[in-house]
Amino acid sequence: MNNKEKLRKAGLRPTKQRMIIADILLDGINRHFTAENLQNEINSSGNSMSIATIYNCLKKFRNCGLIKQVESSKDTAIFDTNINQHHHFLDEETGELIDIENDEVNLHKLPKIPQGYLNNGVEVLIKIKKQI
Amino acid sequence: MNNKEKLRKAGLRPTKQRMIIADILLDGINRHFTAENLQNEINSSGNSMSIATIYNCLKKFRNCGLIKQVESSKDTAIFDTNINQHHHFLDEETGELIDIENDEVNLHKLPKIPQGYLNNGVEVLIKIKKQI
DNA sequence: TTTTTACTTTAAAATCGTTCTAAACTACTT
DNA sequence: AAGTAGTTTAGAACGATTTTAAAGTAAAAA
Ligand SMILES: [Mn+2]
Ligand SMILES: [Mn+2]
Ligand SMILES: [Zn+2]
Ligand SMILES: [Zn+2]
Repeated sequence: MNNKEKLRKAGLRPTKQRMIIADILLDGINRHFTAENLQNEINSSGNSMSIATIYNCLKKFRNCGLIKQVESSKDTAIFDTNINQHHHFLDEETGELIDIENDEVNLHKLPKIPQGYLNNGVEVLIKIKKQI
Repeated sequence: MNNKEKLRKAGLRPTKQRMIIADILLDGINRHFTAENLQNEINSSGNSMSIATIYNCLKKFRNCGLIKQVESSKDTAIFDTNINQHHHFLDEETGELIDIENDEVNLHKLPKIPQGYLNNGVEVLIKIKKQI
């Protein structure tokens, strides 16, 4: 399926701007990035785009499940092209995130989901620190 | 140990403002809160404090290990008085966090920590969604 | 194809959480 | 008591993100 079809299937009009972003993000390579990182990549690709449009698109892409947003206490939002359920190593010093594939973690015992709620995904974060 | 001693032990001068905050936060009740939540509690207790001081104190308390900061993709920082290693349920709709004690989760298989790094804490986040 | 409609992009302004500045204040040391 | 190092504060500044509102574009209707 090409990117135009992916956008259509997600219910998004394949505008010029969304196609530029899709060409960068939906290439099958997993990456973690900020809005500013993406703007730099757009610029490097010979295109340009308003930062408002980049935020609009990232929100649409996220809400459609084309990308995810990482839970992070940094003040800049971090997005993730790996949309499979997976986990992360986090170096809190640098903010660097490294993917952990789902099958590398085995949760043996899980607590009961609170009454009236459904499990909507489990994420394991392993904080790591550079050895001294 | 009283709050004055706790602050001293943490290497912090027990100023009037830090004591007010310690009286609210270090009462043994686990809670998740923002800087603004805390300011409201300070006001409710008949005191008042500059928001700059609240941020200063929260940062000091966090760096001393008296409180933790939760990893969250919300744009407002969330702090946690439960400083034990523990886990959370997160309702992504509302942002509500519910503690999961450490012994309610059993991680059977964990990936190898990257070369040159040390494990600095594991956090499990279970996203939950209201049943429809 | 033309027209109409709803949706999208944009630059610029606004917003909002957080940090900085610099002056006044306070806790601790001598 | 005097000195000094650390703390508080109001207000300004900052930086990420959102809003505004006008111009542009894609899809639908005619
Ligand atoms: Mn965040
Ligand atoms: Mn912010
Ligand atoms: Zn990832
Ligand atoms: Zn907690």
